[in-house]
Amino acid sequence: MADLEEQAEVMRRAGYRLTEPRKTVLRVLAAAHGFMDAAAILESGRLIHPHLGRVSVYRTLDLLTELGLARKVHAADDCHSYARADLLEGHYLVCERCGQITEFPCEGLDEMIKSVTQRYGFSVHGHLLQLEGLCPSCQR
Amino acid sequence: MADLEEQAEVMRRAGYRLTEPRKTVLRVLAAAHGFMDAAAILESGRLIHPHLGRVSVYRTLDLLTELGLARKVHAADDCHSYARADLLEGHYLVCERCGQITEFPCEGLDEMIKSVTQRYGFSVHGHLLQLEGLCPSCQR
DNA sequence: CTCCCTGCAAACATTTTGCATATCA
DNA sequence: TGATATGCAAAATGTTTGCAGGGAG
Repeated sequence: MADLEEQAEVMRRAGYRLTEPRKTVLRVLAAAHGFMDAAAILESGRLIHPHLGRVSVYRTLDLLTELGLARKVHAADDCHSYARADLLEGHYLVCERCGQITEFPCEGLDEMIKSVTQRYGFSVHGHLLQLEGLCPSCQR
Repeated sequence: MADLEEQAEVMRRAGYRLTEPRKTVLRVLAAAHGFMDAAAILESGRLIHPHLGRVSVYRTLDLLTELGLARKVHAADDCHSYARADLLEGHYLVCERCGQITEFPCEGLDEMIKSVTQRYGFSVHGHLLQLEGLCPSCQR
C-alpha cells in the first residue's frame, strides 16, 4: 500500500530531498481512488499546502514516474493523468464515467506475453492491459 | 489491409465527403508501418497534397477515430499518435526505439476479460493490451 | 447549386524553461 | 552552509475555434 515513509525512503536513496511540495503530491495521490491530472492534483494539493506551485506538480510527477512511485494512466481520451504506482501494476479496469481504477491480478497474462514475444522476437519490458467500461455503480 | 476504396465507402455511408485532405491522411496512415502524430502526418501529407492544412489533419484524425478507421496509440510517452485501425485492434507490440507496431492475435484475452469482468461487475466496452519493448532489429 | 469542408489566423490550454529566492539535509 | 528545489513569469508547444471562401456531390 501507499506508505509515505516508504516512498520517502525511495526518494532519499535516489538522492532526492523530501520537500513539502513533493510530500503534498504524494499525499494527494495516496488519497485518490482513481487517477488525477496535474490541474486536479494542484487544486487538491493547495488545500494541504497552499503555497504549492503548478510547476512543482509537473516536476514532481515526472520524478515520481521516474522513481516508479506513480504511473501515467492511458484512458481513451485522457492520457495526462497519474495514479500512484501501487494502484496499477499494468493491468486494471478503468471506469469511463467516474474514472475509478480497479486493479486486478494478471493471471494468464505472463503466459500470453511469453508466447507472443517468442513468436515475434520482441524483448518485452513492460505491459499495459487496460479494460475500459463502466463500474458497477455507474451502470445504473 | 488498408483499402482506400473500402474506407471511402465507410465515410460516404456515414454521410461524410471524401475530400483531398481526408484522402491524404488516409494514404499517409496506410503507408506508415507504425504510428504517427499530427505533425508527422501533416509533413508527410504535404508531400502528396501541398495545400494540406494543419487543422484538417486534426479534424480528420478525430473523424477517422470516430468512424473506427484510425486509433490512438498509447505509448508510454507518446499518447498523441495515431495508426490505422486495422494495424491495431487493441493488442499490439510497440517498439520503444523505432515506434514500429506489431499487431498480434488476442487468443485467450477474451477469456480473461470475461472472467475479470464477472468478478468485478464491470461492463467492458474496450480493451488495450500493449506490450512495450524492443523489436528484433532494435535489440542489436 | 447547396451545404459541407477547408485553410488561415487567432484564441486557448497545457507544459516547459530561465532565474532569483527559499529550503532541506 | 551549500547544493537542491521552489515559485513566478514568460516562452514554447500543441490543439481548438471563428469565419470567409472553395469544392464535392
